[in-house]
Amino acid sequence: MPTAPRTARATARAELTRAILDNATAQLAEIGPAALSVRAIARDLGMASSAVYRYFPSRDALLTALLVEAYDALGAAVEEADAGVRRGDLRGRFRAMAKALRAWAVENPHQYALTYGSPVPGYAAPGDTVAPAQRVTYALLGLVRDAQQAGRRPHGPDRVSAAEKASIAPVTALVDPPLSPAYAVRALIAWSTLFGHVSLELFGHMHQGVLDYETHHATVVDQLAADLGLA
Amino acid sequence: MPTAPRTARATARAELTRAILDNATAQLAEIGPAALSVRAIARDLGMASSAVYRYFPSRDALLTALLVEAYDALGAAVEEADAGVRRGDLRGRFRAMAKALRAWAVENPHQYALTYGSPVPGYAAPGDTVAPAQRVTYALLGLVRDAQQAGRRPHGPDRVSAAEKASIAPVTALVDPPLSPAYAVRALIAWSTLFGHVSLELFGHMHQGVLDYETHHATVVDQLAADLGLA
DNA sequence: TGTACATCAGTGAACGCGCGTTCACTGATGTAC
DNA sequence: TGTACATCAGTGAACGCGCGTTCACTGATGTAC
Repeated sequence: MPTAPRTARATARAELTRAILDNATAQLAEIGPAALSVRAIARDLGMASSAVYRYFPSRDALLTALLVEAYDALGAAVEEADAGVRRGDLRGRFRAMAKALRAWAVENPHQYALTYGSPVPGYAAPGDTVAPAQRVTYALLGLVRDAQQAGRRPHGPDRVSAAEKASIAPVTALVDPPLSPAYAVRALIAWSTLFGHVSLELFGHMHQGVLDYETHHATVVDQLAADLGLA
Repeated sequence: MPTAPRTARATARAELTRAILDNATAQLAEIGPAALSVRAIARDLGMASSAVYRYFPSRDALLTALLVEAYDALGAAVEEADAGVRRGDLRGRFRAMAKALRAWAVENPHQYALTYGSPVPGYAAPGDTVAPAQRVTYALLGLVRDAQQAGRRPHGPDRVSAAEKASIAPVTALVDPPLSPAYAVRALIAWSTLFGHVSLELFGHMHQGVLDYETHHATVVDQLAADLGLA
């Protein structure tokens, strides 16, 4: 966060910027990102719609700010969960991160949909969103790197094809020391499974198939941990 | 499909209904489901916007029809892939189905987003969509059931908690004979992973992390097959 | 410390646009006798 | 087979609505001297 604003103007600006973002987040939850409206936000805040343009140059810029906030909130939640567990307790860390990921998504379904659901049509996320978006991935890969460092081994794959090694090279190199191909594959599978589970749950596809999402999630997470050799 | 229409009116009606749906699908691909517009479809088709209401009573009804079509198309693609492989070749069937699922999604990204992406705000899918939506799930569970029948065993979980058994009871009972809890858990993990992979890929989260999506998908699918004891 | 000027926040009207849905209507197609 | 009536498809105008963004403006806040 930047240094505290000094002048009255700067204070007011910071406050109104926050108010606009908060109101936009609330609107997101009611009508979705595609219908997010500058005028509705201004109406809610009791100001002229044109005034919002003093804070965000366009609707898309507002959307970008919301996207960054959502990625950062999720990233922070997962990082905090990780930090709350003893470093050597690899399975505990994985469980905590996975649980935090799902909990954040369940509590903020529309922010989850904004970040991990369908892209907003006609909107292209600018580069500013890349770094916040990677926080969760980094946290998960960091754990897998620690497991590898501790001498753990994933349950399969026994062999990774040359083509696949080349294909996932960027991922293996994201942490230091780099992941073995087998560990990278298992990490990517866990990543897909975690987000797949949350998406299928939140978007209604488990309805009447699974009765207790939390219990099932815990079961899945434990199996993923076992597959990653963390147990 | 119903019997061929006899009168000129019925023929024309069937044709225009198709034309509207095709145009709506095309519009979906350009602007997304939230912005799908009755007037734009009518404009494209050279008819008055009010004429569309002779075919679909509302915009939501049109959306529902698109949803059903998408689920059916994906279901048919996966079922066909399954049918193209010898029954006893369990891994081959899994590979074929997973490949067909991803291929359909890559070829029809907006229909995929409509069905497995964020829900359309303000739209509640009616019961008509449930049966088509389950075709893919049934096909996958059928394969797992066949594996269980053939005496295969999944790689873990060794124990499934009583709470989890109760939670996933509906899924185990979807096929006959029912799945063992361990097989049901592995099947659900595979299901989450397959859709998670496709969603993360299509929605841009693998960008610059994985270079060749198809190669990586094949690797993931093979590992899932191994975890399911199909290899 | 006081004044002159520059900067900024917020206003309200306006532009031009698109939307879903309804309604009374015309003319073509289908059907019963 | 021919006629009278019912059904249906499609029209065009209208209702009432909301949107993003621009612009000239007023008045308050900040800053340089």
